[in-house]
Amino acid sequence: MAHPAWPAYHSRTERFIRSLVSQPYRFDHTHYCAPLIEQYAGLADGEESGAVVTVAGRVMLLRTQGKLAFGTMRDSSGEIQLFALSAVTAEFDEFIKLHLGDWVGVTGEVVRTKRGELSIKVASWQLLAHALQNFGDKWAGINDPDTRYRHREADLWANPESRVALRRRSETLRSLREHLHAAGCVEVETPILNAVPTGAAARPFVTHHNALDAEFVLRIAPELWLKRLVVGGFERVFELGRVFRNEGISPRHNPEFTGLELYIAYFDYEDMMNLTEELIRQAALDVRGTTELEYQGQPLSLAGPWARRTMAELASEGVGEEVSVHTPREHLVALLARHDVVAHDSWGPGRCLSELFEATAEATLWAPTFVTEHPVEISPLARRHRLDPELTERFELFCVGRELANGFSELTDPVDQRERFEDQARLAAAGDDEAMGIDLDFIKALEWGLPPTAGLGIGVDRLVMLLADVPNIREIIAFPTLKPRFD
RNA sequence: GGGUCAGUGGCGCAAUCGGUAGCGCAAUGGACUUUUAAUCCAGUGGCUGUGGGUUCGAGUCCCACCUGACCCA
Repeated sequence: MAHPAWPAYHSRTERFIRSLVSQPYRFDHTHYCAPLIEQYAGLADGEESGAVVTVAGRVMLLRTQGKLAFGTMRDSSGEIQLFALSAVTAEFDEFIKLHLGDWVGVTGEVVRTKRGELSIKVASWQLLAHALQNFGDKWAGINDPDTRYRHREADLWANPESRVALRRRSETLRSLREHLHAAGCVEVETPILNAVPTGAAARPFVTHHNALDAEFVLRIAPELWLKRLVVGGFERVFELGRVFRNEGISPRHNPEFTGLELYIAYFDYEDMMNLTEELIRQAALDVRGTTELEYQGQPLSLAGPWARRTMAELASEGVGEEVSVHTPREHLVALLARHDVVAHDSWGPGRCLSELFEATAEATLWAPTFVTEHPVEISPLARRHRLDPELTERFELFCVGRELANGFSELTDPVDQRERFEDQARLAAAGDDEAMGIDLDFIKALEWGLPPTAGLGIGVDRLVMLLADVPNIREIIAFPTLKPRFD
């Protein structure tokens, strides 16, 4: 089969073949770059330490100078200079022919050059892999977003910000996990292949199982499974995993993204708001070492305690008059029209109130704010508010104008749950393709008894965006979803 | 889905009003015993995203398509 990239590196083929012949199967290194630089910080200019070490990594820069050569080698920890001399370095003539991007293993003495750069004076070295493709301009890197996202492996070497962003993602996940384990939560895994799309309002990806000859959807949320585990006696469970929603792609949406869902028996939504605050604040401390962040040039404090405002309050401020779920629907529709939102016939006052909030208030919530007391109509899995049955004990966390988390006191009443599902089915029949599917097994689970429980979902990618200070979700996803290309 | 913008050697970028496609890096050959994006010299590398059109002449203007970015739904 024709290989379209072949002509680009045709001239390097001979060297490539030689590199494959000489390539070892394993390699023992004794040190990483960055710790060496710390360890020998006291070594004076021009001084030799007498210590011989072996390191491995990629050659990022190479400066040859007659019978000397200086290279910059990078591994996962950082960079160190390689110092080669024809009198000292084995196969010196081959060493200076290394390409930028080649992997090498190097053994030599730790020295500091006359100009003050800690270096490894290369005695022996071994080519570990030859790079046929280069890693972009050695100063400018790779800027083309298409190339960066399709070939993150090259982007990671070319652009330091990309490495930082993905590390911060890893640190965020670790922080969340450790915090939850420490809180006595059990990490579980529930099915990704689901018969019904439920637990959230979203269109699913559809797939097919051949042997069962059955249609499945990829989960849009693990919520119902997790609550069934609480029914089963796991009082504190969480799942940190991929969720799939068949929606548009934007700087804040990727079709597959990582969700954290957490359920704690005997908690109500107030308890869960407290825990949410703790989890996110601790993540900021673990990833950035502070709660005083900057996001896209604007200060952002996660210190707390965070504001808690009802949706009706915020919508009222947004429209400039008192509104609530008890305001006549026609009036809410008229207010929506003023903000260029056309109300769908199926929207009741609850949905209208929510839309008013979204149109007027949502984008203004920069500092972390819990928006609470959502209408029942838009919260089919949340327990009714103890003071007003038209509302639920629900909260959504907004920060930098975006939704970051969502949680509530869980609906435990199987009869009410069935009716809520039936309302969703009516919406679906009316053409709402985001309405939730009915899960009869979940109803049955509730009939076995769900104790008072609060649940939480965090959009982990959104959280990582905050902590990594990136404007685009693709920056903190190693391989974001792109249109397939086969050329 | 709609609008705006972009696509030029492997990578980063130029190209005035439509008039011979250039530069830097990488890669190739050479010089150089303390460099830091080393420097210097030489040669190589292009159907300007794809396909049509306008024109004596198109990277540049027009149409369609592909891919991406941003804004909107």
